Amino acid sequence: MKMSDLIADMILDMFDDQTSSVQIQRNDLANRLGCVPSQINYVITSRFTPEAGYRIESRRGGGGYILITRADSKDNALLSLINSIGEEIDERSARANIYNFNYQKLLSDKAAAMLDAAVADANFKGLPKEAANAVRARQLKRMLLAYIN
Amino acid sequence: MKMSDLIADMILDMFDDQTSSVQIQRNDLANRLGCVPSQINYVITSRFTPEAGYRIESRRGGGGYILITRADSKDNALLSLINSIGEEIDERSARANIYNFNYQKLLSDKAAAMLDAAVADANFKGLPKEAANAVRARQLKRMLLAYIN
DNA sequence: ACTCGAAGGACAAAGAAAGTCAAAGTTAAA
DNA sequence: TTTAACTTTGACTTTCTTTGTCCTTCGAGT
Repeated sequence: MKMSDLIADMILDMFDDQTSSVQIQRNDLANRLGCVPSQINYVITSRFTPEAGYRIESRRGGGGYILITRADSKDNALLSLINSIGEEIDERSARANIYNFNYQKLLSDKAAAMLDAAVADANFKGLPKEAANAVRARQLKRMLLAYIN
Repeated sequence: MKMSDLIADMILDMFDDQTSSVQIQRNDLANRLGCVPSQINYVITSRFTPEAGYRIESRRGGGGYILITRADSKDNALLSLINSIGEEIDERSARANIYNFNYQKLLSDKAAAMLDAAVADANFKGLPKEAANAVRARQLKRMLLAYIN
């Protein structure tokens, strides 16, 4: 079997139904598996990506670690919203979406307020409607992605 | 657990809801925790920074001490920064500002990431530069205001 | 004022992890 | 079979932590 798959499996196995995150020590894991440490990075960047629903945090130095967190259902709901947003979106529907997600506690109050501020029509005055709606759609998607990670 | 984190936790635990400051004795604390005294300094300079909202006072000599005070209300600082943003702002300076605010802990990581996503040039493709910069400036200000409230 | 001991401060060296990147090797696709 | 994508490796970098040594400041007694 391929080393990268081994590593990925090993990490996956550390998740159980309870925990949504796993902490590893890079050198230690590399050692146990008999690979170079940087291969752990390779696996993480190629398999445990945000698109695949994982978030990575790490710390160097003594007592350093790599923390891998998997997206919960909350994140997944947001992801599907992101995908459902088309090329353009007007203020009304943008705000409706934001309101809804906030209401369902998928977005924090603060995040919702910021999104709301961003999508406001007043920001786009002077622009043709389609242009404004296109910019708004791109921004909304990017900001939601940023929120997830 | 890491010694530095232990020390930081110990100090944090000494704060309760009432008190906004904590007094320690460096040698004494180092002794109780079994580390060298200068490690207390390390923790203080790396964790209890002004950016993180702490102020440090100390006194040497017999009966010396280190006083750690937590300060709050960073909103005013943010407000004055908002006012310094003009009618237009390009991606570079917007991001530089965001980075700065975040670095000074005036913005959370998540808020900074969302702002960053919003001001990205890629969102504005197709627009004349000045139009994009104007929209961006309005959005940035509104979003920061939303963040404060 | 002067001196001594008791704090705390500064700083640098060594150690401990993790990150980056590019070159070389493999495998899958066209 | 040629090309493009994916893996493996290793050398080098950056960040964070630990430890120690020497320096400065303070208060108390004289």
